[in-house]
Amino acid sequence: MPTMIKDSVSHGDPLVNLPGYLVRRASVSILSGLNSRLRALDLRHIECTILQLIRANPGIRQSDIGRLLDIKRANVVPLVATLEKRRLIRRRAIDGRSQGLHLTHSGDALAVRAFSIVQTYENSLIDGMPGDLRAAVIPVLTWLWNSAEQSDADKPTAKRATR
Amino acid sequence: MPTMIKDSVSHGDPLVNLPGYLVRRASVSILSGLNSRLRALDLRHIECTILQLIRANPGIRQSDIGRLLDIKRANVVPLVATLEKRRLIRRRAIDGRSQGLHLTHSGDALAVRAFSIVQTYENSLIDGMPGDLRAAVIPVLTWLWNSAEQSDADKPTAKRATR
DNA sequence: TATTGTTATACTCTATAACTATA
DNA sequence: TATAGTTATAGAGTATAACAATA
Repeated sequence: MPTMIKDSVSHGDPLVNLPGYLVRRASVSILSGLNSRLRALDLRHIECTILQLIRANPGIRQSDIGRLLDIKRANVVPLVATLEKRRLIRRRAIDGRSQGLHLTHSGDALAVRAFSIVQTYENSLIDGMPGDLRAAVIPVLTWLWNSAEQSDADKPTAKRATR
Repeated sequence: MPTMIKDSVSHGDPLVNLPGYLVRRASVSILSGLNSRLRALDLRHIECTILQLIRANPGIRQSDIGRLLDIKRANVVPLVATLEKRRLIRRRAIDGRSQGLHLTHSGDALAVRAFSIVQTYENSLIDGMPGDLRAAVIPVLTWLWNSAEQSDADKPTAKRATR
């Protein structure tokens, strides 16, 4: 009976050198920190993202948001409904079936405050990072994202990409 | 992902230059692709990770797994139970309250096959990436992860880190 | 026919709280 | 008292399927 007690085994994570694994671990931590900070505005990260999206694209439709963020449009419904209930956004009919989304005054103000929080947080993530590494951050992440999207698009059968 | 509305509005994502946002988007895509591939072995990414962890650390306890992966030990219970039911792992008592986890023969074989899939996938993510960028992948991701963990630890009240 | 918005439902991952039995 | 394993429950986030109204 190979007794294993705390210090008899060095419990290490054998995956810490895999990019995809690191991305996932980083993502969870980063998201957690962001949500903590956005809680001051009673916003979740996804709600904040939608506000920024509408701010940058006044008149955007729910279905556009779903496509841009890779969220099924069925899941956008409750998000937009919540923001509308809080009078942060409002809908204007585009035609009989489409509704353009717009920020209200208070919605715009909140979006600005939220984006400020986001930027401060984002900056904190790369604060102190050596310049050569910092220059690689966006290119590396964009590359990884695109690679995953592409390789996923290749997949024929399996339960296809999600979000 | 350029979505267009009647050419009147160019719907763009205003966040695509933010590291944290990119990490999240990349993470979702990468995870989706990995889960697609692991489905051939009837494994989810988290189950695969646990197999690798046990393989690298025979005798590891559930609570250790939780700490290493930042998963609450309550959530490790059903994962380990499933793997045990499939005879991929087994438990050996360490003492009256602790159980060391070990791979069975079939569990080890499956872990090896799974890791092969993981490595192939991970390689595909950085395939074709320019050398200077590739060299930055692990350092950048590790930095971002550490930054988030740290800034999260600073946070006093809010709903603390998760996974 | 395809798209938009919607409802309903289910599954994964994670959190919290509480219990037990041990150390 | 603290730890290990467990149960129960809740809340995000996402998926699928189906529907009505409209383009």
